[in-house]
Amino acid sequence: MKAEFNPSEIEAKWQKKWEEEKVYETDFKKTKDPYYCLTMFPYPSGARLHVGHWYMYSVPDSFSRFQKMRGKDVFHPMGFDAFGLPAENFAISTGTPPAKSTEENVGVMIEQFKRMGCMYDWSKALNTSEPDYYRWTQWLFLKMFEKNLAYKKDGNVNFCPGCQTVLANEQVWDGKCERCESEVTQKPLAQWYWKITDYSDRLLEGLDNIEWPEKTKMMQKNWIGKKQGIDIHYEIEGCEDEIVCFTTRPDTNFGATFIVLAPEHEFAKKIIDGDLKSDHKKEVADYIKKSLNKTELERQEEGKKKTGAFTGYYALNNLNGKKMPIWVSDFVLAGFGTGAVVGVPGHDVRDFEFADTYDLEVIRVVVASDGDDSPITKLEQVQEAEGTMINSGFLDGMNIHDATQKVMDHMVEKGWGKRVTSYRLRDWLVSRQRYWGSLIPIVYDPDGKAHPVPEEHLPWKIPTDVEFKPTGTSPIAKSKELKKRVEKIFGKGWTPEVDTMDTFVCSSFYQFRFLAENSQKEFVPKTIEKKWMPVDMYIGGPEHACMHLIYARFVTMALKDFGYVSVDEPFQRLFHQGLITHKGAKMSKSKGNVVSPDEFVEKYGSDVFRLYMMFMGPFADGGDWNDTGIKGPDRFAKKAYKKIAQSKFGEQSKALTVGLNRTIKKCTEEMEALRFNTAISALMEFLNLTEKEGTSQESAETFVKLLAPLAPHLAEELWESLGGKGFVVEQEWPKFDPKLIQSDTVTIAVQVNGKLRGDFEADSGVSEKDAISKAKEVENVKRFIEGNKINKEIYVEGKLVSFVV
RNA sequence: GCCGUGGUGGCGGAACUGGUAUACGCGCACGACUCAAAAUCGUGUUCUCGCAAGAGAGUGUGGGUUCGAUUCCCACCCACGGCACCA
Repeated sequence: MKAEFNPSEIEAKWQKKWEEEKVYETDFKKTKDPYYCLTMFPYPSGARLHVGHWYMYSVPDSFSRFQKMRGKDVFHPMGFDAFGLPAENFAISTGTPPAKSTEENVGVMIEQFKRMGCMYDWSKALNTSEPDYYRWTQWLFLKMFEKNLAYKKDGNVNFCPGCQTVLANEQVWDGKCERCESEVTQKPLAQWYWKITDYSDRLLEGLDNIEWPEKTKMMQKNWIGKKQGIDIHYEIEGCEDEIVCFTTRPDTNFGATFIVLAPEHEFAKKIIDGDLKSDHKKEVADYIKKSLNKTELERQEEGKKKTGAFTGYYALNNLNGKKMPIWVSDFVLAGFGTGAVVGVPGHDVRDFEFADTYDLEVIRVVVASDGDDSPITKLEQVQEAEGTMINSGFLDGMNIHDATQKVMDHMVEKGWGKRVTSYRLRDWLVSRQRYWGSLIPIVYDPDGKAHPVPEEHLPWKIPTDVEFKPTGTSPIAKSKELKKRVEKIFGKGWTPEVDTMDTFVCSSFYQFRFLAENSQKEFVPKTIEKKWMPVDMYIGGPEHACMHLIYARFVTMALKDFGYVSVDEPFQRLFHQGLITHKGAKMSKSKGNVVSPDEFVEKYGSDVFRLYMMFMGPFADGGDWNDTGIKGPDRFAKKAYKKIAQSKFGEQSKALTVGLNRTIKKCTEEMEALRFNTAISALMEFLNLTEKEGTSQESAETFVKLLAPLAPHLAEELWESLGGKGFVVEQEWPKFDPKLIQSDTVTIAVQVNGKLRGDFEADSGVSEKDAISKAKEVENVKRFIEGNKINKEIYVEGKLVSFVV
């Protein structure tokens, strides 16, 4: 008899063997049936891996093992998204160079990942902060520049006058700097953008061809926000200017009573600058100054409390000759549509709130479906829904859709407007005024014109002679080394770009670089890229639904157009794991609710800990951390060990055969859908069955194979004890026989008037007639049907009989 | 504010395509083993009433469709994720 189950001993033993025999290294050229399973790579923080990391990485590892056993050549890589804010902040507070702290953190993380027992191919690991990697981030920038997809223009940044530094949105708390609590202001700065908007339609269309969760597709569609509408040109009384408003609801235009401009709007600027005379100049100027200091989110968050300032000017509604006052308000965003909206308070909630605040006229132009055509005086009456036109001249009587088309034709014909398609998606701002990122490979000639750094100078190294403490400019602007380097290569008076790139750029193409085996000659070898892309399964959090996942799709499409890759879509199948929270909140150092898995792994082992996390619920749901249930999987692992490594096997009973085939079916289906919780419960049920039915050698072998993706070390140990050859992870996944999963009898439930009154046993092939007559014989059922007329008899095959009396 | 997701026993959760709600596990109670404890094994465990047989209620709240609703429809409440410089 073998010794007791000792997880720390067997886990170390198998991790060593896997590494020695290179079980998990993928040879891209030799493989025949590729399966690329990618998990979003982590940021290497200084803290140890927490429970959330274990959840996010060990579960996809079980999925990869499952695919490997199903006969796929699985490539399951790991890397580090190493540029970013925390390392830079750490440098500011301690003086440790980010390169040094990052390298240390990565080293510690790799050791921890190895204890998890994941099948990562470490020979192909990536680190985005190493010159070997960021050379390609910069190469991508050069390609974007070369193809006219990169351009420079002014954009707003959060600026802290106290720290003299640009802040991330995350660092702004309630309009104040998180460090020094100064009031944060918005400051315009010349920055680089990538033209993702050129790809708006392709990004939309591509969604139809990928297997992603519907909710994610929906979020991306809304993020891109394609809308058909019309730009209406309004003349202004007493000046030559006109104002153009974008609207998707021109049908309601007879109900327009005012115009609202974004604070950034040209017309408003002209009033402040005095180019246009106005008695309200001071109010407008004060209002705009105040709102420009708010972030976009703040502007929209304030919700129902609408604020604004009247400009003193009126626009003319061509449809009915009405004079509409022109206001400025910060609920209108400059970046969407034309930065000016026409206010129809009867049929738009935000317009109504504004009209209500400033006592502007409200006109009903759509009759509600219940016939209500009373004047609109309350917010609840505002009708955005469908209906019939009223008070709208030639549109009266039409439904809103016909009216929309009719009025657009009319306006276009009269020259008052132009049909347009508008998108919510904006170009991607890639510049960051930070040190720890990929330096933008651009230099400026003495006239200030931008030139690309020729490819032969890549990687365009980040200088090290910089001051991390903020000084009002990008930290890299202070580097003498970079200045010297630029003058040496390009000539006197040339200067470097000192901004770095958004870390989302680094993570927009890593799926290709994993296949390049760190080649410095080419971005990715063509034959290998063709064979392995797209990624078969991409796993990561739903918080990336819009940003990272749109950027990666855009970059892939661009690279395809440039001729470097063969696919339009990088990720064929996508899965979002749920979030592990603690005390109801996302785990984070600042909240102090981070749970370390170390003591559990120490006590129960990696396998049991992994089982427990999978058993907590569906992978898509995540959950609130709580350790009370870990005893269950621990008992299960011990029991499995006892049953298989320490007992004798006998004959296989009929019941055990049925149970085994059902277990194979259930495990296969559930693992394919990443519902490991129910796969584990199926294995528990089978183990409970062996309590009654005993175990055979064959059923033990099958059980161990089914267990292998979930508890990899334990399964190897048990496989060895059963005398199995090779590694269990290299065995073929068990198949079930559909004939053997059915039992001979079924239990049929009987309902009377929809209430369960009893049940009976019948042969599985029982006829409808027999089932109904048998149902009438059930004691308790008799009591409820006796003396009543049966109006209806319903039979659901093999399941239920229902009487209506 | 806008976009998206979710709400089932004391707890984590299960339930195919509208067909026996609560599988599996934790916890708890009782019992066996033990000098005792732990571990292990067995029995029970949605709530209320009942010795029991059984009855009634029950999947966030209110309503609807249906012989039958956790599942479909409408309204509402609550919690969570994202909102373009956290990654």
